[in-house]
Amino acid sequence: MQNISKEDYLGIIYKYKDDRGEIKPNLIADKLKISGAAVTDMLRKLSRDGHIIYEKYKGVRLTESGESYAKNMVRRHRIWEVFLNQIVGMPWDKVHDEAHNLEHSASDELINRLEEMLEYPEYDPHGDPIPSKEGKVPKLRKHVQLSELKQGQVGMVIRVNDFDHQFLSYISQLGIKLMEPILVKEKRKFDKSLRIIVKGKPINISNKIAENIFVEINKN
Amino acid sequence: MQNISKEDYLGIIYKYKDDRGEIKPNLIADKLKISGAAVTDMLRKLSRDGHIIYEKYKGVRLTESGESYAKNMVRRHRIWEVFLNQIVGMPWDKVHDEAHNLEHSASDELINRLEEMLEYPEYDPHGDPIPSKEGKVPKLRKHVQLSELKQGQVGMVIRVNDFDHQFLSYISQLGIKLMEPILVKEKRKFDKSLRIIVKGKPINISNKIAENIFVEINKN
DNA sequence: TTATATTATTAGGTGTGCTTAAATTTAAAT
DNA sequence: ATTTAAATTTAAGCACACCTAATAATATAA
Repeated sequence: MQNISKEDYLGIIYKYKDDRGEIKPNLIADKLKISGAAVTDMLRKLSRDGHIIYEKYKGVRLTESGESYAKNMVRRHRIWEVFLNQIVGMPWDKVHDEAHNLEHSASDELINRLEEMLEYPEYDPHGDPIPSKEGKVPKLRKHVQLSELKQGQVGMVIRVNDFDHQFLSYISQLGIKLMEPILVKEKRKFDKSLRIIVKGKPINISNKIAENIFVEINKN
Repeated sequence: MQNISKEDYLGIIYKYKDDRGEIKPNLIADKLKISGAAVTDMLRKLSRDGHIIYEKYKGVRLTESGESYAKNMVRRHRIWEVFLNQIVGMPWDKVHDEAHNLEHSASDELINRLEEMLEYPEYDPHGDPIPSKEGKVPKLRKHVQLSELKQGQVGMVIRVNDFDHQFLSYISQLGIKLMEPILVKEKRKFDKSLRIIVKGKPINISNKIAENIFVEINKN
């Protein structure tokens, strides 16, 4: 394999597969911002190459080969993210796109060398786990969506979804970041929006925002 | 432009153009290890896009747009080389290939940030000059091929050609590196091979090797 | 359960970047 | 100056990764 596109497809399938390990073609098209027809095309090729199990009109799932390939892509991406954040000093809400440019390029040796330089990080700057060379994925601590917290509860941010650039930039501006404690001051029933306290300052956020921030619960 | 291949072509043209700024299609084909027909194809596209002046069966030269594009590619490549050598600790004879993987990926911002981290290096690990953001190219000190030295003369290595992997690996093994002084002990007329002293040790090298090592002359 | 909306696939087509083989132009050698 | 060799271009074709429009299958709702 030599192809950026195939690597992207496999990475997306890995990242967005459901609990049964399946993904719908449409979601792939969405994430890659391409037509459904292009996805059908590529699924046939990935299937031909033994990276996925695919029968038309049925769901798609990774084979063992596809899974280890995909996991390696995720690993590359996240190691670059840590590198950009820690070594280059790029803000954590900006590393995603740059890492995406880089993830297809470096040799495995360079990736391993960077990992060593970074002292084998287990999580990327958004709290997502980094698969090891051998394909082991660090466990995430028990966590819930911030939107699940009840009034008066405090949660510590341990992960945020990284698929929307604006979302990341927005919450970063609010002072939200990993390991930051958040107190839920008020929950409004009619639109499920929240009033939260971050670094002592009250902020209003929509339910949609809160759903994409994951916290470890600290009983108050 | 979004294309790796075009960037490669422009980089090659820039690096291998002759003193009149021209290059022959065949040399491009050689360097990129592709057929001549593919080169003709691409030359038409690069010409269409305004990056080169091209008339068939005539030489090829960069336009202003092509030149600045190409210079930027060379800049990217060499900054990655310095980074890999200085920050990652990769041996100077190994950085070329890895930098080639990376040169098409990073954003200009990242390249600039790396340059800053590296404190604005003027030369890459092979002694080649790094064009600045503005396109200024640092001058090389006056230098000659090692093969030009006379018996008894000493030269200090200030640049080596980086287009052959094995060549680099070989001279690196011999202890030859930038800023290393070399004494020419003996020159053999029949095959132009040289006996040189590097770090006090005598070594025999072919004329071909000596032609690709560039030194600044120190009268002995 | 049938109509409707959603999702997925096929058909046909495009630009890219390569290939080999044949034809053409230019350069070199007698 | 003519032949020969080398370099270059044309022709035809292929795999890739996408596209739009049309069709088919599946899921949802009346």
